[in-house]
Amino acid sequence: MSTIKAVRGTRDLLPPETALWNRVEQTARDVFRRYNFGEIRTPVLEATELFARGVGEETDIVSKEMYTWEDRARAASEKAQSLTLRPENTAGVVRAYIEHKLGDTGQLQKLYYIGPQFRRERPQKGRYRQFFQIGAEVIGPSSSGSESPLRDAEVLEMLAALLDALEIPRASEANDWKGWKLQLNSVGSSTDRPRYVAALREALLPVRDRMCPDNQRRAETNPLRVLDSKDEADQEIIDALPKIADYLDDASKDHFAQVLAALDACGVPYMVNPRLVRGLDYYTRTTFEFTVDVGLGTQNALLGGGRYDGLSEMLGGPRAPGIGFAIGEDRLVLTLQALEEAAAASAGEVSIMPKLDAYLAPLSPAQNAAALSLARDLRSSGLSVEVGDGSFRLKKSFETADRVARSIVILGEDEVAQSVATVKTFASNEQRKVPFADLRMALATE
RNA sequence: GCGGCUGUAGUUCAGGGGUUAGAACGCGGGUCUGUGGCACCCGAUGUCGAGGGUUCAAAUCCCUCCAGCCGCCCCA
Repeated sequence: MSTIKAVRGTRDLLPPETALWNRVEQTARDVFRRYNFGEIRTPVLEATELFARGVGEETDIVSKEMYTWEDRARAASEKAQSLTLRPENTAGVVRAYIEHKLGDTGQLQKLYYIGPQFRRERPQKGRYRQFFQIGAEVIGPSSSGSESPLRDAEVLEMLAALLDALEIPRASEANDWKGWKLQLNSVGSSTDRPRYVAALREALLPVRDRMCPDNQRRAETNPLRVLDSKDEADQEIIDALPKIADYLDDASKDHFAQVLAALDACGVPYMVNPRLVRGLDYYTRTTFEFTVDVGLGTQNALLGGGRYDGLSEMLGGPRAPGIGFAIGEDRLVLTLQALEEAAAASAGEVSIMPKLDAYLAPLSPAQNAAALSLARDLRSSGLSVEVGDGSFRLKKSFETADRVARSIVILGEDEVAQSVATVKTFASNEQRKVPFADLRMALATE
């Protein structure tokens, strides 16, 4: 009989790797707290319509990557509903914003989320069918300042702070540009963009036949994507295409200039990339992407985001400009692991796991009960403790203890009878007798 | 969705038609009766990814499927 395996593109995260995931999430929560963000948790399941309208019917994500099915009606009076496993979380957050009338509070909403997302793509390193995103959104009525370029700059500065806190270096000459890089662009308002796309389509018409097959297809289906084509031969043609910057209205231009000025003031390094385009329809004005060249191979986009000033209205809500981002948590972890590996290789050391405070070693099964009872006391006082088994030889207990703990507590017949344990601390190699009552102090201070 | 590479002990990998499938690390035991890190000795590792085919004989050759990785596409 064949065994059942995790489905394609999904994976189990096991210790000790999960400790790194927890560290990443803890660091993110701490940074978000300092910037006044609160956590939001939205359902994994949403109405298909949400993504069709928010992300865009024509995008790859919606047109061919979603897990969608007809959920059967429970009663004759109820209609079957098309449901989808969320492929991203921004649409869900904005849906919740509208549903709970958060705009009526008049307050700026600063929300963050951490959770699984689903896209049915071909799996690869850094690209999974169930993957995790850490994201945040700033949204509210215009009167709350949600449209201010200060919000854009604050979000970008917060991301730089998060990556700094995780000790991912900034790309520089010193580290061979193996760090994070911020690229940003303005794709214009909801009126600028259609004008630009129309101009782009027109400009592509006469030159289309001279480009590679991929770009010919893009020129047809998604002209913006031609801009970030890597095809060498087509670069000259692409350089000559109209620039989005020339189609921005004055308000958008001024907004972008103010974002850049604020970033300069905060010392956040960036590169303006006029060709940066995003794959989701809801983006307007400021868009950005952080890339990193370690550990990710070809999937080097660590996080992406931007403004979505018209999204709430597209979902039938009030006008509620916003800006947000999503970090690929899987990719972030992959990056940290690659950096850790590189550091360990250059230091010639393996990274050390945090050790338990004590390992209790009963010498025979007769001491098992006493050992577990003592472990209970120590654990309840906050110490981390592992308990062996009386069937283990002392030699094995020592080997195990040395691997996982800072001290070994030996419990033989005499020790249990007198309530005095034999304690040996590995670092100092010092052994002594400690009354049970003093064990907590002895183990904690060492 | 397209193209390429790879699937062998828990892990990292060798073996590339021939009878009993290997190494290292790890694991269990011993030298060493309540004292580890070192050393030496012994031991167990397994549906050779799954299914089918060719052959006297398949881990090895062929086909199909599954999975991972690399590139494309796309994106976080």
